Amino acid sequence: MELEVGKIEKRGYNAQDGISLTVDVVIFSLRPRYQHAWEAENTDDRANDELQVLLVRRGRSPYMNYWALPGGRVRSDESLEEAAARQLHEKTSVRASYLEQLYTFGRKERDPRGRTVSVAYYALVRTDRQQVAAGDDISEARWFPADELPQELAFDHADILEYALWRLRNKVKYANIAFQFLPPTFTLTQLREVYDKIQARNAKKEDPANFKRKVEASGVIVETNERLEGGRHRPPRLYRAVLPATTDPVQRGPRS
Amino acid sequence: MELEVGKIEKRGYNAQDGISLTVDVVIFSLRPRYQHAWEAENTDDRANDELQVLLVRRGRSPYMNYWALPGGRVRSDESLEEAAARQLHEKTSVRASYLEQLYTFGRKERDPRGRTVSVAYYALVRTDRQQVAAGDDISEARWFPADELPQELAFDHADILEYALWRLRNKVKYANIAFQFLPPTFTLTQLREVYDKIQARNAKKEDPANFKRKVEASGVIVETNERLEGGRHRPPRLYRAVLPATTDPVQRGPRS
DNA sequence: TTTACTTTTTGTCTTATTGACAAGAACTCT
DNA sequence: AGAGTTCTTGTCAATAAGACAAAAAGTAAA
Repeated sequence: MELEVGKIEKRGYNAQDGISLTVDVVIFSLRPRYQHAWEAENTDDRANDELQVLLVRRGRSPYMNYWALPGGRVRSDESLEEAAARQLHEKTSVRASYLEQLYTFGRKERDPRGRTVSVAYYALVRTDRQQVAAGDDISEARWFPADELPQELAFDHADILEYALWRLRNKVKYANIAFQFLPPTFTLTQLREVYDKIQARNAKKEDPANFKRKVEASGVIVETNERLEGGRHRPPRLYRAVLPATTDPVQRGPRS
Repeated sequence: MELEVGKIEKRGYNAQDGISLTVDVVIFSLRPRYQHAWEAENTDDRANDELQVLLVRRGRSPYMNYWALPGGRVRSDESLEEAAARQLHEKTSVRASYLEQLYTFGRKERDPRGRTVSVAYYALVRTDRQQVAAGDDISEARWFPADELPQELAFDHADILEYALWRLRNKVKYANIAFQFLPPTFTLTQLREVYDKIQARNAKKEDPANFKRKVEASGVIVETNERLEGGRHRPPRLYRAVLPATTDPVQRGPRS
């Protein structure tokens, strides 16, 4: 049952009564560990890639100078998903290849300024070489390795981040989202390394032989006739992802 | 990043700008198919039980006389989970044995009266014999079999219900929530029938022998020394659920 | 051209999990 | 005591996952 307009008008609708609605986005990317300026040019070497998360440093109280997730208010003329995509685009100037709602956080005391409920999303983006712009309320933006996050984050963002990481690592095992980090065609070794890098660093790595059979049997990829050129050794076959046929109603249905 | 108070005051915070926040709760129970008044007394016969959902009939426009999920506005002094529990208690006068956040629905046009975002929960409750009370905005409340829901529901509640059913049916396969429908001690046959009844009616039933081994090996239940008295045949052993040790951060962590 | 080397791909074996189905054990009721 | 029903154990086949070896296919250097 929805809000009754009559009641609102009677009670008055002011800041004391209202609940602010925001989105926060956990932006994941596979990026090289140490990226220096002189090697920023398109080295297609993905060996140093690791799972990283984009955080912004707050320029205002509360939690001044704390690292936080990118996010902001939901405008009344945009859907939740549009709000999340907007936050993502403002911060990274790339489109997400994958965007999924995570959870809605609504503890009473989560924002000292007043009642705020945040719908959290997580996004997978392909590596971008662009620099992130800072605004008046953000003094800095930085990618952090998923294994080396700041000790303390603003608000309850540590909880959000922990959950996003847990969800991503679980979901990659049974759903077909790993290729969202890769170009349209890719080799099995690339895909396997994405799997490995999403898991914790000390997790056991996938066996190349078993991985090939498993992912081919699942039908999520289809082989092409091309092979990767220019390698130093036996050229591997290139594969293409087939659009995932999920049974999850909120993933396939009309966005909500 | 959270709402900045300064901006609010500058822009003004009125009904046009604000977004209303509601919760809607999908309340599941295992109830007898046709419950007549003269057999409402405590027959412990669960043979006729089936999965049902509580819906309320709207007494107001929009969607007057449509069936809808119980729900309402989130008050600013309660968390999301508290709001969901309150809705549940107001409608059923029972406590949920299980309550989990489902998804947040925020399509722009989902409420014709204005921008409304709804955090959906689903709840599992043990069968209650109590009658549900109607209010001024609700003309009626009724339990519907999960397989025979009304064709059209108010707002986007059909989407919410479809997703809740999908999630419940999936989750019961790998998580340990089926016993939430049962008393503290129960037999394996009772637990197995809960599994069967949660799945669609034409789904294949669990094999008693395999079910016993599977659930015992998973360690989610522990056997007691008691047996069920008063049966007509060989008395089965009673089991007790062991508290689920989930790895899901939002299920074990501090409620958000 | 041959050799060394690396990576991809195939092969084989073991182990664990699941499902189908039969049969025994335990209790109640007649 | 015997019939009937339910609970419980046993067995076997099918499938999936994991460990490990080895062959195949290319590059680079001698």
